[in-house]
Amino acid sequence: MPELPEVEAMARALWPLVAGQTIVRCRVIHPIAVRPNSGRGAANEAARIQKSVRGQKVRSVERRGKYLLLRLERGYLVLHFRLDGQLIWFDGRRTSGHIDVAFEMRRGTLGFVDQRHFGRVQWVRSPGDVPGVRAMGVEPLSKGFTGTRLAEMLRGSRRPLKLFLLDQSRIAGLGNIYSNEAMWLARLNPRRAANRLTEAETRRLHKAIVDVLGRALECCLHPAPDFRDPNWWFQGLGEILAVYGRAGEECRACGRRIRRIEQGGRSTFSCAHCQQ
DNA sequence: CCTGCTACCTGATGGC
DNA sequence: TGCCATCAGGTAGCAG
Repeated sequence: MPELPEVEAMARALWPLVAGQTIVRCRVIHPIAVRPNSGRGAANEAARIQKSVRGQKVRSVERRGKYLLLRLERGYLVLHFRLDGQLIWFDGRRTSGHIDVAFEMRRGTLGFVDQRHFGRVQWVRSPGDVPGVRAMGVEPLSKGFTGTRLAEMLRGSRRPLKLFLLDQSRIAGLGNIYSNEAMWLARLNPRRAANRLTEAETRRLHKAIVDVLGRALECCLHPAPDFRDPNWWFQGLGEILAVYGRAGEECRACGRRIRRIEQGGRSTFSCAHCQQ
């Protein structure tokens, strides 16, 4: 489930493959992958994308939150991987396996793959035409993400800290994994109300978010994503995780059991002793 | 403005 | 062993 570090690494690894390449043809193989998230009547969406993208050069590859953006000469291809979405690169025009959308270029073919069909591919004039991108909050690895900024945002929310961290309109790119990890590193209880953190706790949280994402990004870049390998996925991430997915195992700080609770319908992992 | 709930999908998992 | 039910996850949109 790619979050900010994974998508950032994908964006960097993708650029050398598609830089300046012309999309000779776009094939929407599974139209569900281009269906808008809401509303129906999207029967022609596949045709629209195929037509809009054809013949355009890729000008840059960018990331916003967990979105991957391919800036074309006209408009943007906006990809979201949700849980299991992936990219695959084929050196020729032939593809194999389950491909939802294929972008054929001179040098090869880029495939968007998501068997569960949660992920989406969209073409828009401007990134802001995608509601999730328009509403995106501050990039946590940017200069704009300061302790002061975090404090302001925390003050404006009475939600449990965990749900605050998952809110993309406040901080961009944190998902279930890194929000859990950041709270453990900052030694904060996921159920604490966001606006009840002390100054010291806020500073700890700020540092934890930046540290966790920075470390994860380093991990995602070494080794770099290899889209040519259909079985490729990020390696070594499991080893840097302290709480996520470790219910019942020992806390790396105090040795007590990591527990799993549910918040907003999803799993939260924490150490009841370390995180107050 | 803020918050909380639900639909969306399907492979993996667990119970019997 | 096979079958069925449940779960997991991020986002958008809606209701309150």
